[in-house]
Amino acid sequence: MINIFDIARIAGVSKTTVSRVINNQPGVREDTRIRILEAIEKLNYIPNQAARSLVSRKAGVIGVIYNEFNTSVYLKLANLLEDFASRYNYNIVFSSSNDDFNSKARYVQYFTGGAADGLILFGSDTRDKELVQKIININFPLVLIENHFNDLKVNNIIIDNFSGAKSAVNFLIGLGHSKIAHITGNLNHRAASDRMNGYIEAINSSGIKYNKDYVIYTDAGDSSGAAAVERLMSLAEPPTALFTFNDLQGYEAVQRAMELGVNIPRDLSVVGFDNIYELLRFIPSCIRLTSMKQPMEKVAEAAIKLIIDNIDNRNTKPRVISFDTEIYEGTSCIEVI
Amino acid sequence: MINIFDIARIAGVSKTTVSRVINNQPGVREDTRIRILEAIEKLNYIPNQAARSLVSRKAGVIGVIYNEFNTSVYLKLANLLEDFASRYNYNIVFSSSNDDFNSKARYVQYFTGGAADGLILFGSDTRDKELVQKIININFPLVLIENHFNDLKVNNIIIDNFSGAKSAVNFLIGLGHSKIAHITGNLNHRAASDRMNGYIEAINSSGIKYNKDYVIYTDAGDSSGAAAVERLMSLAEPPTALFTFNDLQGYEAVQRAMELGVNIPRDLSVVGFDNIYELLRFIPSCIRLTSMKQPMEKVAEAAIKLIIDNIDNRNTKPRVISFDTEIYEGTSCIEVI
DNA sequence: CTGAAAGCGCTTACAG
DNA sequence: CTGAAAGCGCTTACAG
Repeated sequence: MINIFDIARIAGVSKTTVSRVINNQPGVREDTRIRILEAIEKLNYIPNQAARSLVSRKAGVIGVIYNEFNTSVYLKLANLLEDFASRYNYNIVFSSSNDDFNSKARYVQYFTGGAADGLILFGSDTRDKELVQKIININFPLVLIENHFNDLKVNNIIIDNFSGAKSAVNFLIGLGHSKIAHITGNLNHRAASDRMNGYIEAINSSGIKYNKDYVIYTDAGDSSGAAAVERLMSLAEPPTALFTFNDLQGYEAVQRAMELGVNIPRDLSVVGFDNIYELLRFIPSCIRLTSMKQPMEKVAEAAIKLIIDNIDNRNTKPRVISFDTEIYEGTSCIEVI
Repeated sequence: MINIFDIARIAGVSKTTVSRVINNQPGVREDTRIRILEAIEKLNYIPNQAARSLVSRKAGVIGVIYNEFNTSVYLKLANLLEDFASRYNYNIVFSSSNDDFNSKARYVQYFTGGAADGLILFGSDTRDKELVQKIININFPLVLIENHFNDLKVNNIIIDNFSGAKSAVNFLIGLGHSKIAHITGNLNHRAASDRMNGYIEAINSSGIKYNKDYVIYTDAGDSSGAAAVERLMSLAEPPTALFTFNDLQGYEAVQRAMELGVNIPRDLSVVGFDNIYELLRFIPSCIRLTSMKQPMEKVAEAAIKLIIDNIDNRNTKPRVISFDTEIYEGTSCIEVI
C-alpha cells in the first residue's frame, strides 16, 4: 500500500509537508505543492483513514442508525441529512440494525469506537434505552430522532405527535363529524400513545362524548388497519370519520372499507399521519389520504446542527426540539351531511 | 478517553492480554478474562476503531454507495445486504451521493482510504467510469451492482434486462397482442437500452411488424410515462398493449390512460419492470401492475459473496454475474379479444 | 498463560 | 517555507 512516506520520497520532501498538502494547509511553496500533488496522482495515493482518525481524533463522519430501511417518508430524511451534513463538510453513513438488537449494539460500538464523531439514532424503539444510556455514559455526541426516553437527558428531535393528532381530529370535527374513531399504533411506542392522547384530548375538549368502541387498539402491524376498520364498520352505529395512527393503516383501512362497500369519503372520512402520499403520487390510487405531514427538512437540519454542536463541544446541554406537523388535504375527507 | 492501557492497569495485566480478551482470542486464564471484562464494563471502555483498523489493516466493514435513497425496490436490497453481511461478521454502512459526483468521489475516497475493506457501488451512472477505473487501479475490492462498463474488468452483478424485456413482451404476444408499444428510459443508461433492445428482439422474432410510432423515447423522468401514453393513445391506431421501462412509468401511464377514458386492461394491457408492487400493496390502487421482478435476495447474496471473496483475495479474477427476472402477474393485462 | 517491544500511517507541536 | 520527533491506541510476532 502506498503511504505518505512513499509520496514524500518521490516528491523529495518530508512527510510533514505532504501532510500539509493533503490537508490543504497553507504555508507550502506552490511548486512544492504541485510536485507533491503530481506524486499523489501518479501513485494513486489515498491517505489512510484509520491513521488520520487515530491521530487527529476525529473521523469527519456522522453515523446514523436506522431500525430498518423501509419505504417511508423517513427515507427522504436520509437524503436530507446527507445534504445538510455535506454543507458542514461531514460525511454521513447509514446503517440498519434490521430490527435486531445485537446488530444495533454492534453498530453503536462501531460508531462510538471512533468510526464516527457523532451518532444519530433514528426511530422509536423502547429497547434502545440501555444502549442510549451507555452512549451518554461515555459522553459521546448523540442525537435521537423520533425516539424519546423521559428519564434520559439527551439531544432529542421529536415530532409533536400529540398536537398533530389533536389537529387531525379537530379537522374532522370542523367538518361536522362527531362519530370519530381512532386506530392506535403500538402503545409501547411513544409516538402511538401521544397520537392516541391527542385524539382523546380533541374529542374531550370539543364536548363530543368519548366512545370507547371507537378506539381500536393495534400494534400497527401488517393488516392492522384492515382488521380494525372491519370491526368499526360492523358496529351498530359505525363512525363517520376515522383517524389512524399512520398512513399505512389509513390506506389499508380505506382499501378494506371500500371492499366492504363503504364509500370513501362519503360514508367515512379518513385522516392518517406521516403523509406518505408524495412518495406514491405516481400510483393510480382512487384516494389521496388526508394526513399530518412532518417537516422533514427542518428535522434534518436540526439534527445535523445539534450533532455538530455536540461534536464541537461535548459539554453542551442536551436539547429537546419539537416540531409541529401540518395537515395535507387529500381526497379522503368530506363534510358530514 | 479510556484506552486499552487504562484497562490493563485496572485489571493488573498487560495490554497484550487485554487485546486478547477484546478479540475473543484463546489462551487467557478464565479469572484473568473475567477481571478484564469487569474493568471494561466498569470504565465503559470501547476499543478505538481507528487504531484497530490501522494495525490490523482491516476495518470489518463493507461500504455501499447509492446514488440516492429512494422509494424503490432497491431499498429492500439494502436490508438484504445487511442481512448477508452480518452472517459473515461484517458491518455494512451505506452512503448516498445524492446524485452529486463530488460527493460520490468523497465517499469513494473515504471507503477506499481504509474506512471499509471493500466497496459496493450500486446503481447505474455513466459518470462513474473514471472513479471505477481509479478504484481498479489501486486494486481495492469492488463490486458493481446494476451498473456496467464494457471495457472495465470488475466484479459485476447485473440483471438481464434484455431477456427480461423480451419475456415481458413475449408475455403480451402470448395474450394475442400485436400492437405493442414501448416507453423507453434514458438510453444513456445501459438498463434502458437493454430493455428497449429486448422489446425489439421480441417483436422481430415473433413476426410482428415493427412500428416506430409505438416506441416513445423518454428520459424516465417524472411524468414521462404520462406524456408518452398520451401520445400513444392519440395515434390513429393506438396500441393494445404497452411495455414500459419501469413501474413508475407504468403506473403513471395507467393513471393517465384511465384519465383519458382508456379502460385498463380492456383497452390497454400494461407490463412494467421492477415490480415495485409489493412495496405498495397497502395502497388502494385500482390496478396491480404486471411487471418483471428482480431477484433481490440473490443479488444481495451474490454481491456479499463476491466482495468478501475479493477482500480475502485481492487477486481474484473479476466476475460478472447475471440474474434473470421473472414475471409478476398483476391485473393490468388481459387477452386480446 | 502472559508481557515487552515494534510498528501500523498519519498529524501535531516545535524548531529552524 | 520545511523537517525531525513524538505519539495517537491498538495488534502482532516473539520470547518466556
